Amino acid sequence: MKYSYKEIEAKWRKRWKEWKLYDTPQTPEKKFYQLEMFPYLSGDIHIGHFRNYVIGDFVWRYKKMHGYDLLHPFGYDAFGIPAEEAAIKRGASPRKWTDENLATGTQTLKALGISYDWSREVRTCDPDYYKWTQWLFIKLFGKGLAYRDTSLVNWCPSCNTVLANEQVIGGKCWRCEAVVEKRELEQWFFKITSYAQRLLRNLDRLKDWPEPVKIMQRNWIGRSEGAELVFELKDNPDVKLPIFTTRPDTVYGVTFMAIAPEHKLVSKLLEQMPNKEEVIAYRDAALAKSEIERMAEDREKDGVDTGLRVRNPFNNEDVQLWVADYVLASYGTGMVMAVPAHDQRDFEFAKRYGIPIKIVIQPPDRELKLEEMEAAYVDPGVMVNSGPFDGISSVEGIRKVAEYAADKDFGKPAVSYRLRDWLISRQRYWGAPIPMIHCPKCGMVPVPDEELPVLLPDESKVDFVPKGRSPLESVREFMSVRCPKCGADAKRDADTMDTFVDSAWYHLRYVDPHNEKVIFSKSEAEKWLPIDLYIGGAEHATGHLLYFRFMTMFLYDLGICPVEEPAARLFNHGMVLDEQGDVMSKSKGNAISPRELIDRIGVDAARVAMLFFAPPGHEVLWSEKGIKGSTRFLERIYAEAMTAAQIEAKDYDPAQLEGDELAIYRAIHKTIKQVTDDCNEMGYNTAIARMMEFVSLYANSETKTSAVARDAMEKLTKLIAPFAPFLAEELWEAFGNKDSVFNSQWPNYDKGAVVEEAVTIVVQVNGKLRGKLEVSKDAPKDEVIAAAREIEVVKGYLTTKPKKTIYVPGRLVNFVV
RNA sequence: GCCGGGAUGGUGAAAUUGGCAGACACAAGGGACUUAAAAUCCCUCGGAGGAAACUCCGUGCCGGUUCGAGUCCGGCUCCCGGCACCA
Repeated sequence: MKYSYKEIEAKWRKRWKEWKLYDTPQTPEKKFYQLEMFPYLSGDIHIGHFRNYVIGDFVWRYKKMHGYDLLHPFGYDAFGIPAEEAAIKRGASPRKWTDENLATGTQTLKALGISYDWSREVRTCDPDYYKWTQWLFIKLFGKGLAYRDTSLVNWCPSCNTVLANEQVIGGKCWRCEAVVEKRELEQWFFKITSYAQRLLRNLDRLKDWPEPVKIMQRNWIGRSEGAELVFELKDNPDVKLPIFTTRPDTVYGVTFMAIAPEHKLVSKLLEQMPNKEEVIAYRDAALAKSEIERMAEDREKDGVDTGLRVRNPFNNEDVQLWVADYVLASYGTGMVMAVPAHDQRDFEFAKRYGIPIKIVIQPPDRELKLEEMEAAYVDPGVMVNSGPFDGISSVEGIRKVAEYAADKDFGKPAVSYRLRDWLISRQRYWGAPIPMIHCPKCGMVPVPDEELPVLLPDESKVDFVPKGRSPLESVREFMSVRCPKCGADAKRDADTMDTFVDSAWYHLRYVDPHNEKVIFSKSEAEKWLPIDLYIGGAEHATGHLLYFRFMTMFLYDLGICPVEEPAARLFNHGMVLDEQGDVMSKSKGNAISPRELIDRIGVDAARVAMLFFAPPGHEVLWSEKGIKGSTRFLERIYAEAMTAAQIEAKDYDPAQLEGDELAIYRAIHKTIKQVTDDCNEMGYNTAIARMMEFVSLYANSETKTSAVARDAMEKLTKLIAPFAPFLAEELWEAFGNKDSVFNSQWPNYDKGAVVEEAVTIVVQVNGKLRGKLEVSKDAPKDEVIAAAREIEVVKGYLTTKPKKTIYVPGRLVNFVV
């Protein structure tokens, strides 16, 4: 009998559709929300997507056979720059280009038979969807969490748009890898920092998230505890210089202050600076440098003295105020108190410019001497030269100094985060327009809810070529609008939103994707949330996965979303690489197209190969040769199962079985146990190995004509179903079943059949293997040891009485001589 | 520099958490079938020695704990990711 995957796959694709197998139940009793990260397509889906969706599809099928009611939706992240780039390069329309890609992708996914409920599909570029993205913006604005501010922002000179902090990877643009510049621009931000503490704290509750992702998020949020201390300008005490430090205990060691060159105060104080000219020159030079240049590791720190003096409120000492670009404008207050003795950066700076160094912490075990210091002493110790704090441990001092400052009204304990607010406006066309109106009288006014969505103007009217300002700005009929408040002539906001805003809430829309009245109904959300298993690549750890937690939390606070955290469990699958271990990509020409695989080897063989090559969390080296093994395996199953299906089904008594029949019976039950255990742990590669072993054993047994054999192969059909669904349905039908195999129950195993009655005991002498012993599973200890002693090889070593005999029941005997 | 993860045959990987290292595959070699090839089936397959029985060595390196270590502890090396002047 020939296994013809093409016919079988076509047949079951059609049947599943007729059966509406993937429809989402309306009233789930045992709910499971399975979600894979939706894709951004700039062509067909690729092999990496295929892996992600096969894992998700496996979970759907496996859970389905365990009686779960599943939500398994799909959609597309469809706004974004590549669509515009295609438009510019080929004159295609961004929407048409996008639609074509999505049509291709959808066709492939349907051919693959992935278990998506397509009736719930969402596309972020559809007005029905981005209407709610805009609505969300307005809600955030209403709560003061969307704000506009002028600041130094990341600018990609190649994409001609600003970028969020999370989109700058090592100083380069995440998309095009151009070196990112800094520009002072007025932009829209989401105040994700006001959720920093919750985003951090909740990580402890996410028990089923991978630890590395949580660690990355913790580091990204970067909470530091310390104090804010307020210094004053010596000649003008009204000018306050607040700083953040994690080491208030070192405040008596301050010998200078440093401020970031781009800090607003630098320009403000310029007129008062004795060294005004040098400061201007230094500032302008610093601003001209790229982030990469400024942060180069081997670069010597430099700066310029302003000539101004700053008073330390603790000891009333006056120190120099320097402008130095090792100080970050965007962290803390943009200025630092410099303690060269106890901070390595300050130490290097002070050494270079001959600024005094003052020791205020002494190590517990030795005495620091100024002339011997080659690096800052940063560890804890005892406070010295610190006025009332002398003799206190530095650890205690951190708290005491902060409290003292609070008491005297020149500081307070403070917490600072590394996380920056999320810059979400983009100077590009293909995104959701920011639903705000700039009125000369009323200022910024949100578009009223009933006027949403603010539609993207027709692309025929837009010149997409990026010029550093939003293309929408030149579309007059889009821009000019009446103020909803006062009716005056006003202008729309011309920017569009970062696509990460679109993808920060799509998981919520899936629960109620066609609702026209609200973003999603609470009752639907309560049915399905949270996501039970979210599968995607680890590269989203500090981008999407942070944003989607933030947005879920925000909607929870609004009382719309029933859960504070979006996903109960997160799973990161590994990448798919070619046989040499290189990343597959179109440009390298080493990419494998899923569509081509469907054609050449069939969906089932491709799935089994993908799941067999490596555990899902590992990277996979896609092996064209390795595919053979899975094809052979499926052909063998097909041949054996089709033959077994001809046997008449009959009840049998397992207790009466013997010989080959008993062997098959025991083997299939053992296989059920192992495959089930492996699948529960996502050990798909070993689950397949266990089934391969069973098939070998089965194929080699003499009697394959009994009801036992038939029953075993029918059970194997269920085991293989989540791996090779098309094949399984075909076999399931051959066994005389009328309904889908996925509506059948996952098999249970006979516990009695799984226990081996004979076990192999390993016999060791001094921990080295010297022999083996077959004994009954409940042979008494003495008997086993006696038998072990009788093994010829072992005898040779036991010339004297063993010092000690280790006995592990069912495992081993170890004689120590 | 800091924080993660990893290193097991020619290759992808297994190893019930301290108990037979290399399951299951791929590749390779040999054989059967065939006019021939493909497909299929069978055998060998970590290294060294040995006709064989069997022995020695072997999970990145060095040391330790233990009757027994791929697994635990201490110290390294290399690879891969993340962060990177965060005061």
